[in-house]
Amino acid sequence: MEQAQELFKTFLHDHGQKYTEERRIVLEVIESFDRPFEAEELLLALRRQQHRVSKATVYRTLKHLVECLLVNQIFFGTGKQSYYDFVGTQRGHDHLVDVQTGKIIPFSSPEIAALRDRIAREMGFTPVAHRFQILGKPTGNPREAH
Amino acid sequence: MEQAQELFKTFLHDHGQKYTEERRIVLEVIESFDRPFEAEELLLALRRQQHRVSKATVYRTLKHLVECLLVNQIFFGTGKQSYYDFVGTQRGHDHLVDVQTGKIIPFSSPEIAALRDRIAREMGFTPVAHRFQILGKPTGNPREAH
DNA sequence: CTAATTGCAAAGACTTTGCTGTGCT
DNA sequence: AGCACAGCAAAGTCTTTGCAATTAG
Repeated sequence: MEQAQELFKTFLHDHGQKYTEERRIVLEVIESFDRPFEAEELLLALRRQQHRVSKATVYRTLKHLVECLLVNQIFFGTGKQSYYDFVGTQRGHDHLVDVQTGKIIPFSSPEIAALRDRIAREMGFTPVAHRFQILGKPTGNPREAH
Repeated sequence: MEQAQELFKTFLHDHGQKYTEERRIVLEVIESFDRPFEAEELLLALRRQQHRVSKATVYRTLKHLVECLLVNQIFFGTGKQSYYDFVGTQRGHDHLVDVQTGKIIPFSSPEIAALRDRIAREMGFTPVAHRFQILGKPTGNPREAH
């Protein structure tokens, strides 16, 4: 069994909850995403793969995954829905948001992580996660359309 | 007239929009907040000061303020609503979120701003704003309640 | 003057919840 | 048996929008 599944199973068990087939499938599909996704995308991906998991279960499972830190819940403000980001992947989990198109570009910055740890410690906290977004416009396009 | 009001007025004018009394009042009240606030809080503060501004106008005005970068819209995920942060204040605009209580503590980090500028440039973007949140739990309270 | 704005209530988008029947353990 | 679950549809929360009257420039 993969590491993320193991972690999830243990987390659920420790909280008196069950590692059900639906939850396993949801995490499995999430692991296949290579960028932040919306709840609706996840639901569609499940359906495409012939898995019958209800919307309610998807939302409930996402909540559990966020709690156990396997998934980071992010709000970009490009719509009103949440995005979810599977933390197990190798790619970056910080994001640049193109304010002109709403496109989200993940990147990685070890400096951010180091800064996060230092700042949290200085403020008397133990860091659990962070969210870092840069809003920007493509250089060379400095003019705004009125 | 204060600087923020000037900026707002100019922004509105440049976009063929009007600097109305309602918009002036909304910005005025926003300037009095010393931490991120919700739309509802703003509405209540307006009412408390005997100002009759509708909810629709509050939301519409917030949207304009966000567009002209006087206000940063932030999503903490502690509820499903947006928070708004007036950028004109001196205090920090990065935030530490206590995951145990949901409390939001602003802080300031020049390094984050520098990092933001460098990363955006390297990726071919001009930074417009950023959002940085650290989720953490108070040190010395490492144990989670089950 | 006349396009932009306001307030209100209704509509909308996304998420959560109550309930009923199932399934682990 | 006994608690946790899944699915469904209804309810909820926050935000946006249509419309008629009003106002800034």
